[in-house]
Amino acid sequence: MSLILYNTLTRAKEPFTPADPARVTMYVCGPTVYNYAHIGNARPAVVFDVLFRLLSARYPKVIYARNFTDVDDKINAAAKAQNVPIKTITDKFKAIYQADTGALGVMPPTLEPCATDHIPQMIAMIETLLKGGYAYEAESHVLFNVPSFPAYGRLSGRDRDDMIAGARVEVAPYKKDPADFVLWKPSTPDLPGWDSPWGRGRPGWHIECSAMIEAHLGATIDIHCGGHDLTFPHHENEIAQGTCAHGGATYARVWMHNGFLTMDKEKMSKSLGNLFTIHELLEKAPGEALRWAILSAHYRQPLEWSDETIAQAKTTLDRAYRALEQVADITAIPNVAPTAVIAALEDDLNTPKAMAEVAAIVKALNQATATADKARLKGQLVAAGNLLGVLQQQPAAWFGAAKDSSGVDAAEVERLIAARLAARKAKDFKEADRIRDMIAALGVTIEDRADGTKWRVTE
RNA sequence: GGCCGAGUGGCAGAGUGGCCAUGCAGCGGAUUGCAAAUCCGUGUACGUCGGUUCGAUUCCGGCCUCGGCCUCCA
Repeated sequence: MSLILYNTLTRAKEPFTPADPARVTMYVCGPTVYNYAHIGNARPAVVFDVLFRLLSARYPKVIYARNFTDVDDKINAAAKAQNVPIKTITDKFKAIYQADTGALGVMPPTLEPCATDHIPQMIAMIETLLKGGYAYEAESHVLFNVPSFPAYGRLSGRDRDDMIAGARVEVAPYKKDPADFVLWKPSTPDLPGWDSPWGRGRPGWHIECSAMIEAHLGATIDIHCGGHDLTFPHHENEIAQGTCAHGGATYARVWMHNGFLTMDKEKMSKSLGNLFTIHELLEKAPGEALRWAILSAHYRQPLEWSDETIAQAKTTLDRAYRALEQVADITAIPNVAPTAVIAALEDDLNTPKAMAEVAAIVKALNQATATADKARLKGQLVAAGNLLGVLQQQPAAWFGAAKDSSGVDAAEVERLIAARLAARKAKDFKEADRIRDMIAALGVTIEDRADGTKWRVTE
């Protein structure tokens, strides 16, 4: 089977063939680290983590880089407000981002380069662009001259007339062309800056990604990913810089863009304020449930986010873990994920379809009576879960975590369960039911099973 | 204004020219002392108006509505 990916550049699904199957390269635009990331920011991290897993299963070596933008006006503002160096801010939120995405089951990328570690590479790339006549210096700025790159606009599907007609930004007087963008800009003494041939300054946002890609992945990469809102201008500018700096070499062969999380149909965003941070959601729900919720829609579609979305994901995972709990003592036959799950993911990361297949395995597992069937299905379920980054915990750990975070007094519950058991043995069902009502009042649901009474926190 | 995307049952959300998504919720049944869990069954659907077709939710066109980008933005 071949892997099919939707390429924004061609607006079509295409079979994916790496330039070098022995070294597959992918890059995802990571966060600007000045604040807590919201759950919408988590979508590319989670979605392209699935892509990373899928590629890693197919190719011997996948190099996945996801950057940190650690120099930026917003970071400067935050540092100034707290009167600390920017590194204090960026170190803190880098760690938080890594911890938060880790809690969502996101595997660490192969590389997580930081912009500030690549200033010399950025300067070198800018010099190359200047030499080639693609950029110019003006009033201590260096700007990329967009008319020097005729293919500009191809990724986002807009021509120059569109861009000029739609321009909502006042054009700086030193720009030769309204569409020109900053590669390097001057810093004032109170702001972070680096010495350069054009004076003390700092890089523009777009050059960061291009320089880090060049440094770690090469002139041409296989897959470049990011949120839909980065298509223009960020990715368009990256293509312009990268292509011109490399003698016309293709910058990225495939471009993938994820859609947004929405609330009441509107984009979740900082400017609208309609957001939940990953950090606060993790206090209310397991990271795995948040991940399941994020993957429950196709990555290019919008996903309507609410407490209900999370609750449904949690309940669905409960069901899967309950099925696994029933076969906890059975050794899974080591197994590859079922063909149907792989086929769904290989069709442009159709995670909802893959999850429907997972649901089918859960049902089959619940129906199964023969041990051999259970072992086989358990292996399928865990292997499928591994591709999606879910169902890798021990069921006891999954349910145990829910108990731990609920604040329920486990000893008290156990005591009541024992009392109820005694009443049931005495056939005093009225008393048994009374005790169960007491247990229910604690927010606990109990299940009488062949192997004893189990309890869990009521949904 | 330009460019782009979307409208599916109570909710989330796949998909397809003719038959089933799936999960959550609901309803009925089995099971259970009663529950819970599980299994079985079940209802509710494809914005609107036309066109193509033996047949369209699925293809084509108009209309309506919503959203995204055009500025930092996942």
